[in-house]
Amino acid sequence: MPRSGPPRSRKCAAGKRGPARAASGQGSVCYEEGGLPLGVDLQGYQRRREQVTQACERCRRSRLKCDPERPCGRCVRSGQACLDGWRRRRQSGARTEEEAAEAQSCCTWWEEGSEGFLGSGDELVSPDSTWEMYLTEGAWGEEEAQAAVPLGHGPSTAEEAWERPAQGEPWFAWEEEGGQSREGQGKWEECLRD
DNA sequence: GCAGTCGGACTATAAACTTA
DNA sequence: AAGTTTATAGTCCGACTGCG
Ligand SMILES: [Zn+2]
Ligand SMILES: [Zn+2]
Repeated sequence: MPRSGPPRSRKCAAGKRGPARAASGQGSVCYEEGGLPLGVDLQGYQRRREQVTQACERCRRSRLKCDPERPCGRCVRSGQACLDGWRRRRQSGARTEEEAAEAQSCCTWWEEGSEGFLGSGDELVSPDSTWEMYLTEGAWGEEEAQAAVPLGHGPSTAEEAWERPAQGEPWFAWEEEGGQSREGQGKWEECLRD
């Protein structure tokens, strides 16, 4: 994907960014209010917020701090199931129209009832993707592509698709009868059960 | 109090780029 | 190839609201 346009939303209140961190400590730091002034030596700088590698579904949906234990403390306290959902990772799709067109010419089936095409790398892309969509969507690899839900095997209503309920979202999650939590790739509205 | 919601600040990480 | 910068996916703080 070409790098163009401004960063999506990394601004801190003052709209300023701190000094870039060196080597393996990439990124930069918002230095407003309790942060660091420009030019400060970052040796010994302490992160103000530690993150877990993956927050559980409940914590993620409520945007609250999770912990690495499973079940996590919050789910234990509330007596609810602690589930880790499917994560969309950064994409490495086609970078140009030509590249996408070439990729799109290589079609395959990965599951009965769900057609797709191979990307320029090993990624599989859902069949209804246009090349423009392919620039930002598509499974990372076969494993994620297997998560695609064929027509008629998804949630039965919009309410059931509790994750990413907006139409057109590239993935979703729902609960099957029996409480089993499932995630799917594609658009939930196209995978509705009868 | 406590739990749920949510805007947005903050962090982690892969891709893109640069340097040696 | 290794190091650095940048874009983006993801976490979760803190303010707010509603409930019992
Ligand atoms: Zn959690
Ligand atoms: Zn949990």
